Amino acid sequence: MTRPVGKIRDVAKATGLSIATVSRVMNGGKNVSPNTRDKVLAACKQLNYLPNPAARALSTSRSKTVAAIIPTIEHSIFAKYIASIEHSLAQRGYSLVIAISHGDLDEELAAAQKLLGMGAEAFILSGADHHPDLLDLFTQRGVPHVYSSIWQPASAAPSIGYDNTALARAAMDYLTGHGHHHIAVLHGPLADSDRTRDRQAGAKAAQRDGLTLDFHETSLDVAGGKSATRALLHSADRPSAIFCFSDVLALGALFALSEAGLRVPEDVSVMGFDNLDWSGETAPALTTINLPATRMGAEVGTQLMDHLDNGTPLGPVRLDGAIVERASVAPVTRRG
Amino acid sequence: MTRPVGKIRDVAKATGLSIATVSRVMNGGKNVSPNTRDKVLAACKQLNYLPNPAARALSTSRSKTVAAIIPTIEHSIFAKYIASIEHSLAQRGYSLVIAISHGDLDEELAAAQKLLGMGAEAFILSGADHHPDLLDLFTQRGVPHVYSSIWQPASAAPSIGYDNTALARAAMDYLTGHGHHHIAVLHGPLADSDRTRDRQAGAKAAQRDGLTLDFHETSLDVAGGKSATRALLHSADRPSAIFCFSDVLALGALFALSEAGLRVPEDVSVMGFDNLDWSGETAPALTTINLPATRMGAEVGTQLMDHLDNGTPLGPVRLDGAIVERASVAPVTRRG
DNA sequence: CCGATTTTTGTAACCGGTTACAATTTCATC
DNA sequence: GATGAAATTGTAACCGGTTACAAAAATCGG
Repeated sequence: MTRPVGKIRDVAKATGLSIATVSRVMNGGKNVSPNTRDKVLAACKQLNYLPNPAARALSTSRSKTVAAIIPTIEHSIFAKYIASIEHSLAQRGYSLVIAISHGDLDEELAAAQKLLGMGAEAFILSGADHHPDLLDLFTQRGVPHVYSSIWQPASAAPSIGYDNTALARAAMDYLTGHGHHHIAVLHGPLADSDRTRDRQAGAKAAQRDGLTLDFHETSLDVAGGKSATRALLHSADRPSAIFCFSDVLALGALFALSEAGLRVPEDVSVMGFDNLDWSGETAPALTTINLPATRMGAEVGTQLMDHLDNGTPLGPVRLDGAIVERASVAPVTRRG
Repeated sequence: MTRPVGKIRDVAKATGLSIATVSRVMNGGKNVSPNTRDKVLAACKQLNYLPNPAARALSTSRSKTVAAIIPTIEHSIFAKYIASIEHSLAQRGYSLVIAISHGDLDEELAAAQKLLGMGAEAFILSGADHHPDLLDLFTQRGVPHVYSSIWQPASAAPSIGYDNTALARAAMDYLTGHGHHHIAVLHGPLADSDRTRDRQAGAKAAQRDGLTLDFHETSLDVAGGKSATRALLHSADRPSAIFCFSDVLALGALFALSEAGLRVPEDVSVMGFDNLDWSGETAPALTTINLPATRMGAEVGTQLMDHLDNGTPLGPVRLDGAIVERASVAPVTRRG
């Protein structure tokens, strides 16, 4: 299929130089006379020569490929995050291979084996909760890896992310600070994600006398947020605020409320988590927690590349999230 | 960094067999006695041996990597599509490398060169509009590639996708069939996307006496849909329907309408394009056009792999889209 | 102008697999 | 048991680069 293409030998022949010299030119060209370099470069585009990456990888033992295994790429913060990693890696000639685990530890392990067998030099995982065999595999082969979207300084591998617990706690305090005494919390499957569990722990930490907290697990998509909200409106004792562990759920909540004829924030306040690109555009604009997805992608990328290129040790980094106040949360008013 | 790890020679030594035999076992193991196979497999996990992908790629001239260059991965149909390609490739041991072009032809060319230099064997592009040098590059090196998200049987490369023109036309007919005589059309930057231009052509084809069509270009995100809608509500002669070339824009339109106190579909009908996972959940549920993103990803993946593995020729495929009727479009009622 | 350095270039080994081809073993048949 | 075909295994060349080391050329100081 693939047409024969110029090899380094052809370039050497064309210039009358040795392959070693051509190789030097192709790699930064240190210790080559400018004259020679030009001649080689000319011949390269003449023959439109591109070094064979497999050959290069074989002799250098470097593939310049890093792998990310994420739960899902659809609807949510992950797309933004992946775009940022890709951008950061591309700047230094690295490429990103992704696999999707659907939040399943076994699938994640299988994906990692496949990616390793494909030459990935480093791994980006989500959260700190992984198959024990996966960690063994990495340890045995000395594969650098980081946990992301989480901050847990004591975890087995360096974590680069935000403090889900503290952020959820901050949101709860924000809500109670606005006088809310009955708050429903909507979240995705706890079993799938330690980030979700951390957020739940943070929310529970805000528990105190006179505060009613209802946790509702649902599917992590707009439909889940909508149906969970609909369900909770049927109960006699309606919460004054709904805190969603994802803006996607919050969007569903907004729709359910709208259909029920309830006004946000006058009748019910809604708070999200993620700050997706559209979160400021909803009606009303969503009060939520901004997650530094882009900075996180950049940090993960540069740490891994620095480590791979220069041996810089990997280390945990806590990135800040912050409440972004918009219009979907209001102080509670005494009804009746 | 990376710990030394078992090579094929070690496995050969451990089993007392030759490396050729070990290699055979690692590749399907045709023509190996079951006895031998077991011995080799045992030694492999003993030494936790994984074949070096670079070495394998070098000797077979196969990297089993395909590249996709997409305009964006954020908010929209692309995430779903990418997930589907990844899934389809993974099934047969292929991996997917992605690059993001931001809708820019030069960026796309640069990304392709990088990916080629990284061993990508085949390319998936979006639309049929590309840098001429890119096509030259592919032709010169005989790199298989397809255009996706588009259907254009006569294009330079096989196109695998849906007929944007016909689909937009169908939507217009649907709207006029519901009595709409004044329709605003919201779309993203025409310069960035031939899919958008095709849809516009389709919409224009529905033009006829007594039909007023206003086209509004805006940014391809919720904010764009919202601001464009807001702007068009200020004009004295308000359209009875808004047709958005993306559900993302439609979501923005819905929010703008809601803020303006207009009811959908009683006051204004809204129609989308894409059918994202949340499109049925909006309030009111969005009438839109379902795009076969998942099927398209699967088709693209299998065609490319069949071509790479068996030389099956690539060919254009038209996938069906369809209007999904929900609640955001209503027949126009004579006002006043 | 010569010897000592420094810079540029070349030679050849090596990275870790695959695979054509040859050699050996196994098995069935007579 | 001999014979030929089929199945299994081994030998060695090859994929296309990188790089240590040696050789050659250029530069420099006196």
